[in-house]
Amino acid sequence: MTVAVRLPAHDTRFAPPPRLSYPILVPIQETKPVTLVEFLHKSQVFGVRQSLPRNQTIFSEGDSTDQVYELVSGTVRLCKHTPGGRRHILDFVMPGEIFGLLEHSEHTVTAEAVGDVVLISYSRSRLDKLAAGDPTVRRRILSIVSDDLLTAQQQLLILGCQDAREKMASFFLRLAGRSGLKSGERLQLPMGRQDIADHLGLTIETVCRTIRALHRAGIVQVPNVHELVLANMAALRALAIEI
Amino acid sequence: MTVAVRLPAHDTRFAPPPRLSYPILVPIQETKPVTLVEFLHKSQVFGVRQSLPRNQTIFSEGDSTDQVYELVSGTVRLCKHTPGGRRHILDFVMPGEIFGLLEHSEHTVTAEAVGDVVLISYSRSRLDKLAAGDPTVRRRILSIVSDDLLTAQQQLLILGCQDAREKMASFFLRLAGRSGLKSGERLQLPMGRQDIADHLGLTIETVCRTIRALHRAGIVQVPNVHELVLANMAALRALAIEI
DNA sequence: CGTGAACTTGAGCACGGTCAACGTACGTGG
DNA sequence: CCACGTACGTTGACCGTGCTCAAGTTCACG
Repeated sequence: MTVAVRLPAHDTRFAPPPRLSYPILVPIQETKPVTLVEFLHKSQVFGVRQSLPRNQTIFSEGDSTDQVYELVSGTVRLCKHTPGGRRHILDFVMPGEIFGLLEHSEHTVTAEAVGDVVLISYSRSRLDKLAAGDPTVRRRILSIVSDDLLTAQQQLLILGCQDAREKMASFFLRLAGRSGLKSGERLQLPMGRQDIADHLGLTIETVCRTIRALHRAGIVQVPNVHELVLANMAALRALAIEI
Repeated sequence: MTVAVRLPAHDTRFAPPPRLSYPILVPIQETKPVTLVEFLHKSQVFGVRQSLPRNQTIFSEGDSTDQVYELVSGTVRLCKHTPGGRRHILDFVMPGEIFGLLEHSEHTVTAEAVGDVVLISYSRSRLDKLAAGDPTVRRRILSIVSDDLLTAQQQLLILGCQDAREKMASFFLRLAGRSGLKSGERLQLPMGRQDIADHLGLTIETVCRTIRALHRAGIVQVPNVHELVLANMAALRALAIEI
């Protein structure tokens, strides 16, 4: 069994420098880093911690990919904007995940803070140096890009083959899975209805109506706009399984 | 300027072994390999050349990723099938391209021959050995996965934001771009109408009707089912640019 | 409280899907 | 070489999901 060694948020390795230097206690000292985030935390690649307000753009399509980001808290949306003003949200980033990691000189998506977020940015060139000397880091980087590809393929299937109800069910189930939702817990919906619509290729009205339909069918409860109770997971899965 | 060194199709390095051994003439002897295909051709990773008939499955979702493929001729479709019998075509592979390269132990898509195809399969583990000793090969692999991700993101935007006419315009322009179509030439459409429909999230009837609408608008001509003349590229671009 | 942004709900419509019939191309066997 | 059969493509008529437009409602915040 691997033990996740998530270092504390106020870690001395991040700017601004700490008031006091102190040794960091890690549960099992000899544990090898597993995720890329853990590699970054353990390595001498210094990250810059920053807080950003709601709707702040983190980077835009076309910006240089000289930074890689780790999301500490909050939610980030990755989107593409068209000349005509349409928008598509490719995916949402959740805490603990890396984003902005791409083998191109320019970003191909725009990253925006959904609500207030805290993130750590790392120098891409220093990450590349780390990767040059460590096959495991290289494998992690390739894994992240590969996973992103998989996610995109899954989403293509959803957009290409599913109707509104099925799309919403798939979306809720994926969110629940990613946030490690336990049965009975409320699913957090940090993003607004328009964001969900732009992610699923629907309109905001259809999103509202579909949530209501699922509610009237006893499949979900809606305690408030940003929370959801998945009352009937089996029914949700039956809708989404057409994936 | 880099010079593409594409070795002849009946190259001695591929099985079955040649009747005669002879030196391979390469235009500029000291040219460095550029694409991953060129690396594979130059390296000691032996490929197995094979011909497959129309509609043959090359690998299925869930199969082990122990082989990587180079398409020599013909067209391959990468698709996902759902339990309910729906199908989505994520992308088409064109000659000279690599497919089946994925940082997971199992394939996440199914690859099928659209028409008769010729391809070369390489051992994944031997490619990995090659990559372990050559940073450039590693960069090429990462580039391919990264490019696939980009393509998927572009397609997500198309599926999420475009209507039928815009989707068809985007599809034709992408095909034209990939096949290096020169103005005046006929665009080859090796795939059937149903394949196009399943790629764009439309029905076969809508594909037919949209082609006819584009034809009546003077934007395309349809000499036969598998060829297309892009008579008005500007109009096509105007439709697709809403990307 | 007042204001504005986000969300919800309804009425009507249109794009694209469904169903059905017909046309065309190609391959096989008489 | 033609006759037939099958797979694929085309076209039309109709219908339904989801979009548009418009009018409320709720909620957070000054």
